[in-house]
Amino acid sequence: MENKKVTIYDVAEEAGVSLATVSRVINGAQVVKESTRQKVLEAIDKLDFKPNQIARGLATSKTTTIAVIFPQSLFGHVKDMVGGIGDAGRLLDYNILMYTTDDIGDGNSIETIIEKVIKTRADGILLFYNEQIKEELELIHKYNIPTVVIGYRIDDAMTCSIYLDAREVGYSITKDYLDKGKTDIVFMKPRQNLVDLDQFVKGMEEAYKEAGIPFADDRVLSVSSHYEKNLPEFVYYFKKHRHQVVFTGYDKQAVAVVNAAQDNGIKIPDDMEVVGMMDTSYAIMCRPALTSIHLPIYDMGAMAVRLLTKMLNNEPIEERQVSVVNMLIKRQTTN
Amino acid sequence: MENKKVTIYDVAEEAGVSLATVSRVINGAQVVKESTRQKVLEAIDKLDFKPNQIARGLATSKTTTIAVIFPQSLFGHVKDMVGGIGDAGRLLDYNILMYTTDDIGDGNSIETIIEKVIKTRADGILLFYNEQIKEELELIHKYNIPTVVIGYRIDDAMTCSIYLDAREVGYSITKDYLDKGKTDIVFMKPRQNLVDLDQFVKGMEEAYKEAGIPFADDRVLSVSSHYEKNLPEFVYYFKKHRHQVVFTGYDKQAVAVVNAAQDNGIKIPDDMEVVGMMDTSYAIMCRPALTSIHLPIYDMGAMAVRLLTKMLNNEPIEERQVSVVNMLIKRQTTN
DNA sequence: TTGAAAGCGCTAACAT
DNA sequence: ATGTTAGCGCTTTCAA
Repeated sequence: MENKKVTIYDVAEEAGVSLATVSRVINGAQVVKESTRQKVLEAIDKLDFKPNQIARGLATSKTTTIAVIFPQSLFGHVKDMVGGIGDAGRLLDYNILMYTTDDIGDGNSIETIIEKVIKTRADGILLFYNEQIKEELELIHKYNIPTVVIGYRIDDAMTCSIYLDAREVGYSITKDYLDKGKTDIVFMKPRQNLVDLDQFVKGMEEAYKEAGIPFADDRVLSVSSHYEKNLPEFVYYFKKHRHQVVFTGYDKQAVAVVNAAQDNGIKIPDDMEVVGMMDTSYAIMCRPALTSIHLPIYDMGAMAVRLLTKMLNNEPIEERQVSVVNMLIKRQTTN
Repeated sequence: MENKKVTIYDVAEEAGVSLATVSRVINGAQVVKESTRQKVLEAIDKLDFKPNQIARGLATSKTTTIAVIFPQSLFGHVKDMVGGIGDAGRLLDYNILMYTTDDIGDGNSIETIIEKVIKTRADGILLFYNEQIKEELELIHKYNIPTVVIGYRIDDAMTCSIYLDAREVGYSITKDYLDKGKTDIVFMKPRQNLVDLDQFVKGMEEAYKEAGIPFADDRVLSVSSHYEKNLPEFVYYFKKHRHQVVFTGYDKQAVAVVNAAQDNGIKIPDDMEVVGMMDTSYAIMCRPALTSIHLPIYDMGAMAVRLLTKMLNNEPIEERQVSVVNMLIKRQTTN
């Protein structure tokens, strides 16, 4: 049971056939006679042969590998997506190469990362929306690598995308509140980008306009992405400000709003309603538990991989730009 | 600027040298004359040549790739580690192949996963402690692949490990409380395994024994890993039980304890102190903010990769089993 | 200091 | 249905 370096030659010899036949067997070619197939299979088993994917990659110019490039800053938001990506990769028999960006200021530019990806000859690339997405795509396009972007709608020939129609979400949730007569709504907008928060704002504006209410600039507050900063920020803010409803770009900010408001004696949800986004575990651990906009994060990861493999295999693709469903999960921070 | 398929031959031709020389240049061989080196570099630049890592891998039998196998159930705990792993991989110029296990009951057995890893010819493997770790290591050892285990001390020739000495932590934190006269301590133990919680219990026992206090079985409660389950579980529990101190195996459980205790009118920290583990963002978002045992998660990921690359390059390794430091971060759930 | 040529382990025509 | 052979794009002796 020496596992030194069993090659297709060894198997061929053991089975008394040529290496081509072995190759046919491991690739499931239909032409092989059943009896020889069995012989080969036995030899493979006996020698514990594992086909070298590197050699195969060189011969076929395909690596069955997908490169995923995460902005580390997004990692908290996308961790559940890793499950979907991993499961789909396993199911479809693709390997997932993981690259991260941010955080360390080393050779960390997108050029460097993409150069690495090119060198590995990954078949496809999975990208998350971020500030530099356009540059990234431009670089990638030079190499004609199929790409899927998560979190932002991209329309071009080499790219598919999976995204939330944030404008629609912003519009409808705002409209609901306006219809109920709650017109003092504020949006705490962190610098975050798995969801296009600018579009969300656009949607809010639209609803206001439709209701004939002017949409003042101070309905949108740019806030930190870090809870530690948010909390004091909001404690201060709610000393002077009151609102009927607060939307946030991410659950963490919603928790900070809840905690800060309570510190200022604001009763939630009676004095003020709070809506989070992404429906993370923070939502259920918060007291009162957060109402939050739920996205199918796991599925987005799985769908992205599936979509990418379709592109790689030239399978027909019905929808190149997939807008995912969302759902408002009502808990205790809203009425 | 056609990026069709530039190979080392094209570069050689462009530079007017042989492909061997080009190979020497891209591999930094010292023998090449500076003037030819420049010619080659220019040609590489002009043609935008990116060496094919697959071909190189075949020629050298090295892939500069590390396979990381995550149990998905651990993902919440290890997400920050992904940062460390990614950064270290980038710095050391290794690619990270990501495999996940769990969750879907498909071809998800460890054999299947490890077979995939073998086929990719990854140079090394990064593993997280889990219930099947021994079987996994046994399988891997057949192929002589250097491995690093995170979360559990493993002593064998092919394996290094990075772990928390949970026994010591359990001992010292328990002793501190016993010394202060707080002898009614309980441990909420989820099924979790980046930290060896059984060892933590051993440490607690030791401290009790040393203090001459019997350590009753009901000091350790096996609880769910899910907050949704924990909360009702604990709300019920604290209707009948009171303790001076509660340790937990993970911050989520600590949050559940805090919330459940407060529902039962138990004042924290005055009536009861609560200590979390892992010092996650849950700790700061909880009210009152959690005291928690902090581990250098990011560093553990980075160290693991560094350690693995040392093994791969036959660099000297001072410590094959690295015990990481920990720190009790005191917040508002303890006095 | 450079070039020629063999080989890494496989796939895919092309023959048979 | 099976075997032969020429690559895939690189590294690495061995010669020159």
